[in-house]
Amino acid sequence: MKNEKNIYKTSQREILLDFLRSHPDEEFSTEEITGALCGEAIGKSTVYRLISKLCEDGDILRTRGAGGKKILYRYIDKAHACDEHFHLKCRNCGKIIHLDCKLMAELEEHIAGEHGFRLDPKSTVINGVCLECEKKENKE
Amino acid sequence: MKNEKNIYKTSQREILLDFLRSHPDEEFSTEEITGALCGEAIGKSTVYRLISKLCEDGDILRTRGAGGKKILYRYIDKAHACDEHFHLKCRNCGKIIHLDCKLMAELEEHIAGEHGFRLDPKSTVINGVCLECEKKENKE
DNA sequence: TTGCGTGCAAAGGTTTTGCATGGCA
DNA sequence: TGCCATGCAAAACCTTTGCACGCAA
Repeated sequence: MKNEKNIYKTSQREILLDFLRSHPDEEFSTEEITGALCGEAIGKSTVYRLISKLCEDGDILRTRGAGGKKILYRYIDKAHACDEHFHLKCRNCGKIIHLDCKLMAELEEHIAGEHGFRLDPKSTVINGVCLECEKKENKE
Repeated sequence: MKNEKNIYKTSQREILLDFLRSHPDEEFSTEEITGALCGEAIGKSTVYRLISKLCEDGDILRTRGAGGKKILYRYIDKAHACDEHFHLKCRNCGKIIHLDCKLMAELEEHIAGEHGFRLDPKSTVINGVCLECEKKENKE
């Protein structure tokens, strides 16, 4: 049973969504979002209220930054089933890799069957380092 | 090259570590920690400073709570190689499952080889629902 | 017209910081 | 003794809230 709320299509809502949509695999802090959008088009409290609502509605994802301290937001591309596969995030360059791989489906089954746990890709971001960054790290 | 800091063994540091160690798979907010320890033994700012340092040193892990908003801390049991396997966290009951499974090693290889990405279990918590909670959810 | 959405400013709560003191090594 | 750690209180910061007005449906 979902909350049947009327969602009004306001300019502020569209501006925020456009901003996030136009940077597909990037993650932003509230600071960055308000910095980019406030002052001209949207008030700060509106940004906070919109973010909050978009998270609830599953339009954007709340993650945490490298150190784990900052809270970041990223657009979820429902058309590409981003809520069905895992995302790998490079702790160095921030790149997001969409792990759309049949091995993961097997893993999910295995974990459900053997470990008694149903994975939730939608709310999980797996951390690590991409190979390019790893090479760089080793050279230094 | 690591920061060579002298770490002093103070009573406050021990009290905080003991508190976290004695609740192995539980996660605490700063609020809960200060609530449990401050007033008697440790000052608030000391708790914040200790937490911050312990995170840097890899003694505790910073995660995020259910909604993704609250920041939580959990002790990392180095003796049990908790930084080498993934942790599954039930979004309903909060239970942590230590995923010490050889299939994960294979998965790590696969992802490194095929997807160009080295996973970092230490800083990753995989979300989902444990089967007990899933059953409960379905009954309701 | 209805009632959700917005903006401003104020309130609220959490985390950080400055500084003098305390305590480990 | 030399330095790091601690505690208090103040400052800084970020987020939420109240209220009146605006605007989508």
